[in-house]
Amino acid sequence: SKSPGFAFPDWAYKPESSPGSRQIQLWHFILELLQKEEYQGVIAWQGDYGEFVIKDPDEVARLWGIRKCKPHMNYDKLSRALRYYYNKRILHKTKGKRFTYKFNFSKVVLVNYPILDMGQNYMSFCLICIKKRKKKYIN
DNA sequence: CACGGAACAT
DNA sequence: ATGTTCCGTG
Repeated sequence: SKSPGFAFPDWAYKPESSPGSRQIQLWHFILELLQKEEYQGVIAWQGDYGEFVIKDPDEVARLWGIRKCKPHMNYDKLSRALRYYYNKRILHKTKGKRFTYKFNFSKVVLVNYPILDMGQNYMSFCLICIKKRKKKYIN
């Protein structure tokens, strides 16, 4: 397979070996749910590009808790972790919209590739790339 | 709800 | 470092 020759956000390149990345990252888990149609009643892309709504906060927290073996996880705690992403420029809050956040895909793209148009394909392209990298580390 | 400080865990 | 837990503030 050929390399896309495309710069993804820094946070999309956290190698398995890097400390603090041995466990699954929350942003990765969020993308994982977003990717699966069976969770569209729980969390889904909605509104602007990169924007998603947590339709069932309790359920997302429950699933995250299962993944991390934290049975007492809840939305209060999960959302605190999401808020730490603001300064890291991974996410930001869509103000005024309840349970709505937005991935900072676009900004990174525009900074690194001013010419590149922001097609709808970028999101799926990014997800595919993350997937590929994941496989690479597993093998 | 949403925010962010602080202490703590891994 | 990346969260988890707890909590005061608006």
